[in-house]
Amino acid sequence: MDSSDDGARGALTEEDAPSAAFADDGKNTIGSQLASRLREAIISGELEAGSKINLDRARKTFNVSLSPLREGLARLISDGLVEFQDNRGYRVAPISLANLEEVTTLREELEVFALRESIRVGDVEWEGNIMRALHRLNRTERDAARPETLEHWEALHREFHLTLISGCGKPLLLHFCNLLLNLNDRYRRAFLVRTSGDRNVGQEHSEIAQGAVARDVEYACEKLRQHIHRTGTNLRNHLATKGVA
Amino acid sequence: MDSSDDGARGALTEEDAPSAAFADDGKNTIGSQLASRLREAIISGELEAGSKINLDRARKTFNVSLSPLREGLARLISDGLVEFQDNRGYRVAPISLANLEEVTTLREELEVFALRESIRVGDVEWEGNIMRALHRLNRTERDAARPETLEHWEALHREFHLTLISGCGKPLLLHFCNLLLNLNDRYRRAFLVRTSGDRNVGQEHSEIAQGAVARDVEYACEKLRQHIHRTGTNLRNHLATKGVA
DNA sequence: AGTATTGAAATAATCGATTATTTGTCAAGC
DNA sequence: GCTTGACAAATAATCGATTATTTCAATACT
Repeated sequence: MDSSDDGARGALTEEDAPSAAFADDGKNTIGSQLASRLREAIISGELEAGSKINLDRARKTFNVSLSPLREGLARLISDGLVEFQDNRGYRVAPISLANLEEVTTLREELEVFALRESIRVGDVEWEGNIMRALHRLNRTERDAARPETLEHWEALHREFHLTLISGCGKPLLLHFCNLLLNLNDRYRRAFLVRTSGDRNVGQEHSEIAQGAVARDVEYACEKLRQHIHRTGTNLRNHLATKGVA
Repeated sequence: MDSSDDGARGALTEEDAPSAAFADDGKNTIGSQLASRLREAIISGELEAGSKINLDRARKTFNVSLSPLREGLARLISDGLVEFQDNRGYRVAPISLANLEEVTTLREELEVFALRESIRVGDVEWEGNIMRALHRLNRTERDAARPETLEHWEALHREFHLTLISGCGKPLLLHFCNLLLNLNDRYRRAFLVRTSGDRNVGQEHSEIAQGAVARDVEYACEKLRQHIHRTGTNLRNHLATKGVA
């Protein structure tokens, strides 16, 4: 199950990992590399939601054989980013208003639960990781003009949310949350160039983090829930504007 | 000491288990059929938890080529029944006390939430399906002496729990619950030959179903939560007895 | 006209063989 | 005696070719 959750991936991996003499653990096989590339391609919208994935074309595009291609695609199924049907191949998971709402609802349920558990059993290192992730996130500006900064911000944002709940000691729960975050990020990357004016997302993150390390369960959880909910509402509006059912 | 924990030293199923009609639609691919067979083999304990899956041996056992074998295994990863590591192959997901506890906890969270939603938005057909599933389950006896009745009961039991929450209208949530049920069933199949004397599981199921169709949210959800919790406690005791960490 | 049929093209699934990586063993060196 | 390194066996990953299935369009039929 965690084969797909190798922590840092995508844009994140290139950034750090300057030292590590044995850094090559995790992206060795062609199948794995393909999984990463495809994941990024789907989340970023490069591969259109709902579109069919032609194996032959993909094979040529990526210069690989069928076996690793199928291998990579199979992993994205676990991530909920690809759908599959016998004898009918693969397609990029479609997006919809209903799906966005479900993702948001489940994030409110699961991420908040995971945060509650993290506050209950997380150790000091967990606290430290939160503060670091928060700092790195708040120090990074999203500049819509330069896509690479967007990507970077997304990576840090994702990292922050995962770190928040990383202390819960429940691998399965983390897997679910990771998956939901994947799905959610796709909507944001597609529709949210900037946050609506009435929000200060940076402050929202800070409040959640403060509450977490202060072990104030109710405060932190409520702030997180609101944060997720607002993001959902925001995305829903954008989605509706674009005319997606 | 009584149960059949002979492990079967890598003896994967030779011939088709002469069990129920698995004929299915003949339009399935080899990969799909393998996924089904392997899933059953893992949940039933035929393939020992934590054991390595040797591709070459499995290939010979099932008389198939590598491609569909990998295909099938890849699907079981989504189900949380198989783990994978680059260049190091596949292994049956291990079981542990911690995992059982997490599965139980998450079932309490997710299944109960899904039931709540189902009661809120489920239609009359959903109600009907529950009553049918309940009836079929209660009409079936578990006879420890005959394994095929166990298998049948397991299928109906699973069907009942899935039907209960099938009205929620949240595909992702159902996917998670389905996955948790898979993991949970593995523990029951392995350790629970009979329920402890102080429980009347049949009545528990009936109460949950009654509450659901009566749209009594609090009653039904609380009964379900207790049902899941009791099962978890029960399994934990059996697991501890067997000396699993 | 509309529906059913058929066969070729497109696409997916599978196979057998080959290549790459890991694991286990044993001897050389310290 | 213990570690290190080289080699061989075991195992996993990948490839190119072949087989099976679906799609689609042209044709025949009612």
